[in-house]
Amino acid sequence: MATFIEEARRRQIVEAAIAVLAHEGYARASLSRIAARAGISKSVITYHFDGKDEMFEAVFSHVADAAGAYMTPFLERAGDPAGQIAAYIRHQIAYMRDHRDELLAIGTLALNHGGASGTPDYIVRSAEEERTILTALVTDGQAAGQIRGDLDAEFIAGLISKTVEGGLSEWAWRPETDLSAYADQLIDLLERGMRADTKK
Amino acid sequence: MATFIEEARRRQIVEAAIAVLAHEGYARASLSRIAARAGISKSVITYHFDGKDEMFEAVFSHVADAAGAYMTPFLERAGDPAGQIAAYIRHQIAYMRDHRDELLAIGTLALNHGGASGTPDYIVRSAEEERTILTALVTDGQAAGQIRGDLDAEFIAGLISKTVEGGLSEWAWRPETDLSAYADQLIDLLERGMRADTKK
Amino acid sequence: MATFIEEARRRQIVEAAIAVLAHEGYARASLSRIAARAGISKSVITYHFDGKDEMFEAVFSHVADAAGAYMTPFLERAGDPAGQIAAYIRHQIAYMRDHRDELLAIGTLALNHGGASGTPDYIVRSAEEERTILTALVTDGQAAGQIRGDLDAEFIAGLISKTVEGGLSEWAWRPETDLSAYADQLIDLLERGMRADTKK
Amino acid sequence: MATFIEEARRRQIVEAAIAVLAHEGYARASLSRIAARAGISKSVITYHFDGKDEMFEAVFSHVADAAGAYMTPFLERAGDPAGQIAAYIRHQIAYMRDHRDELLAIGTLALNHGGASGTPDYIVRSAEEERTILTALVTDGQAAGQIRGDLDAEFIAGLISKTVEGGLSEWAWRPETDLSAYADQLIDLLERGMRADTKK
DNA sequence: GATGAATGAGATTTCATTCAT
DNA sequence: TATGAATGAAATCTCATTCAT
Repeated sequence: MATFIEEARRRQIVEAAIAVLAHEGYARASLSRIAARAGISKSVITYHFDGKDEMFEAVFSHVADAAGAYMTPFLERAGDPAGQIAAYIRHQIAYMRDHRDELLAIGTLALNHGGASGTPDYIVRSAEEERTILTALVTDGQAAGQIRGDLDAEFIAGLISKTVEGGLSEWAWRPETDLSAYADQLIDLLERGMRADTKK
Repeated sequence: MATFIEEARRRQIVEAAIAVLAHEGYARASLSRIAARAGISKSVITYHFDGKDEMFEAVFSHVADAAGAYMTPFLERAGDPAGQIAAYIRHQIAYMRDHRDELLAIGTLALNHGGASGTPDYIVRSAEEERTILTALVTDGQAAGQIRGDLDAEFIAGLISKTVEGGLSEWAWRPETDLSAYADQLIDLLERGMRADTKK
Repeated sequence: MATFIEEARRRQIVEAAIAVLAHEGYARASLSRIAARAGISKSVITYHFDGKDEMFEAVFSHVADAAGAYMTPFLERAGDPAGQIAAYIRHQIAYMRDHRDELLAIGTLALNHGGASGTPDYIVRSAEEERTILTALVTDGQAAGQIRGDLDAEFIAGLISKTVEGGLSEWAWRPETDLSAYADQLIDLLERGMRADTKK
Repeated sequence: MATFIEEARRRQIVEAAIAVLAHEGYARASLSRIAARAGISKSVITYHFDGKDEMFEAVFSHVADAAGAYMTPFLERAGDPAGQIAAYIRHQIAYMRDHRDELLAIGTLALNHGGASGTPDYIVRSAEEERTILTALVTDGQAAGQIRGDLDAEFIAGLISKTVEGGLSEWAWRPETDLSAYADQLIDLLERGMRADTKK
C-alpha cells in the first residue's frame, strides 16, 4: 500500500494532463503528449489509471474539488445573499489567477470530453451543483428583497456562471486582462442590473 | 471552372461538417464521419478542399460571414447606441434559433481548432471584429450619455459577447430554454447595469 | 464499384489470414503477421474489412461456404442414408487434402474466436447446420432400417463430425497420415458399429 | 526452501490459470487475468514461475499427471484388452465430469500453446504417451483375437482418443449432455465396429 | 470531377517481464 | 517471499493524406 509513491505519481500525471489540456487543448491531449510532458513512459499512465477516461476524471475531480473547497468558506462567511454573490464572483475570479491552467483544463474537458454516451456524469453533476448553489443564492436575494423578484433566478445563475468563466477565457485570450478589475466591474454591473430599486 | 458543381459540392461538405461538429464535437469531426454524413467519399473532401484545415476554414467563414451579413442591417437601422446593443443581442440570439448547428460548429472550432501554431488567423480576426464592433457601440453609448462613462467599454463588449454565446450553450444544454426570454432578460439586465442614471 | 480489385484484395487478405491461422495458430494471428504474410500494410486490412472480427468472419464464411458447396452434390447423389453418410465422410476427408490450411484455419477460429460475448453467431450457426444435416442422415438411416434404432442420432452425428475433423488434426500432426485410408477405416468401423444386424 | 508455502502458492496459481483457460480461452489467459482470478499480484506469478511458459507447463503437467495417475489402476485391473479399452473410455470420461476445467485447460494449451519453435515438448510427449498406451491396448486386443486384425491399431488409438475428447467438448458446448450415456454409446459402437466377428 | 485504394503516423490499451525494495 | 512500479513491445483501430485511374 505504498500510497505515497502512487499518489505522487498520480498527482504528477494529473498535473501534466492539466498542462497539456490548458496549453494544447483537448484534441491534442493524448497520452503520449501527457506522458512526454510528465517525463514518463506512456504506460505509466495506464498503470496508475484505468485508462484515459479515468485519468481525465481524476483531473476533473482534482480541480473541481479543490475549487469547491476553496469557495465554501467564502460563501458561508459572506453575510447577505448579494454579498455572497459578490463573494462568489470575486473569489472565484481570484482563484482563477492562481489556477489558470487547472480551470482551463476542466473547462475544455467539460466542453469536449464525452463519447457516444454523452458527457460524463461527474461533469454534469459538477455543473449542476454550481448552478444549484447560484440559483439558491439568487432566490435568497429575492426573498430578502435585494434582488428584483421578476428576474428568473435560473437565468441569473447561468449568467453569473458564464460571465465568471468569461473572465478566465478573456484572460487566457488576452493576458493583459486585469482580473480584479474584471471582477469589480462584473459585480458592479450585476448588482445594478439585479437590485430591487426603491422606485423604478 | 464549373463553378456551379464545385460550389454545390463545397456547400454540401460544409453542411455535413457543421452537422458533425455541432452534434459530435470537434474531437469526433473526422473526414470519415463528415463524408459519411454527406453521403460521399472521403476523398471528395480532399479534392474540393486543400485539406481538413482549409475545409474548417470554409466552414467558419461560411457561418461567420452569413451571421455577419445578417447582423449588419439591424445594427445600421437601430437608432441610438443602446438600441443598437439591444438589437445586436436580440437579433444575434434570434439568429441562433435558426442556425443552432452552424453557431455551435464555429463555437467548437473557435475553441478547439488550431495546431502548434495557435488559433488560425481567420478565427482570431473574426473574434476581434466582433469585439471591435461591440466596443464601438459601447463607446458611442458612453459618448451619447446613455452608458455610464466609468465602465470599461472593452469589458462590456466582452460581457455582451460572452452572455450572448451563453444563451446558445444554455439552449444546447437545456433545450427547453426560451431564447426570446433569455434575450429580453439579458437586455434588461445589461441596460439597468449600464445606464447612466440621472442621479446615483 | 471497382469490385474486382476489392474482391482480389479481400481474397488475398483472407488467404494470408488462413495461412497464418493454420501455421501459427489463433493466438499469433495478428493483423501485423497477416499483413506481413500478404505483403501489404497493416492498414490495408482495416481498409478492406471493418476490423479483425469482420475479417475473421470473412475467412470463416469463405471456407465454410466453399466446403458446403463442395459437399452438397455428393450428398444428393449418394443413394441411401448409409451411402450418404459414407459419402459425407469420404468427400469431406478428400476435401481436406486439398484445403488443409483452410479447414485448420476455421477449426482454430471455431475453437478460439469469440470474446466476452461468446462464440460468434456465424460459427455457432455453421456448427449447428452440420450437426443438423448429419443428424437427419442418421435418422433417415434408422427409418430405413440401415442403422440401429437404439442409437442416439445426435450422438452419432457428433461422433461423425468429431472423427472426421480428427482425420484433419491427425494429418496436421502427423503428415505421413494416409487420409484415404483414414476415411476407409472410419467408414468401415462406423458402419459395423451402427448397422442394424439381422441378428444380434 | 520453504517448500510448503512455495507449493501452496504454485498450486493456487495453477488453479487460477486452469479456471481462466477453461472459461476464457487461451487467448485471454493473460497473467493479469490469472492473477486477478487468484486474488494475487501479477508479480507473484513471475516470482514463483520462470515466466508464463513455465507456468503453463506446470498447469499442463499438474493436470496430465493427475489424470494419468487416476487412469493407471483402472487400466491394470481391467482384465482383457477389450475390457481395458472400455475401462479407459469409461473412466476417462468419468474423470472429465469432476475435472472439466482442468481438462479443458490442457486441451486449449495443447491446441494453442507453442511459439515459433512449435508445440512444447512436454505437450508432445504427453500426447504420444497416451497414443502409445492406446495403441498397445489395441494391438493386444488384436493378438488376443478380440479385435479384428485388419484394423490399423494407430488409427483406432487415435479414434478413441479423439472421441473421448469429443465427449468433453460436446459437454462443454451442450451442458445437458449425459456423459455416462456418451461413454456407454461410444463403447458399444466401438466394440461392434472393432470386434472380430466369428463369421463375417 | 471524382473516388477507390493504400498507407504511415499516431491513438489507446494489454501484456510479459524486469527491477528495487 | 512478495509486490508495487515501471516499461517497451505489440496489439487493434482511426485518421489525414497521397496517388492512380
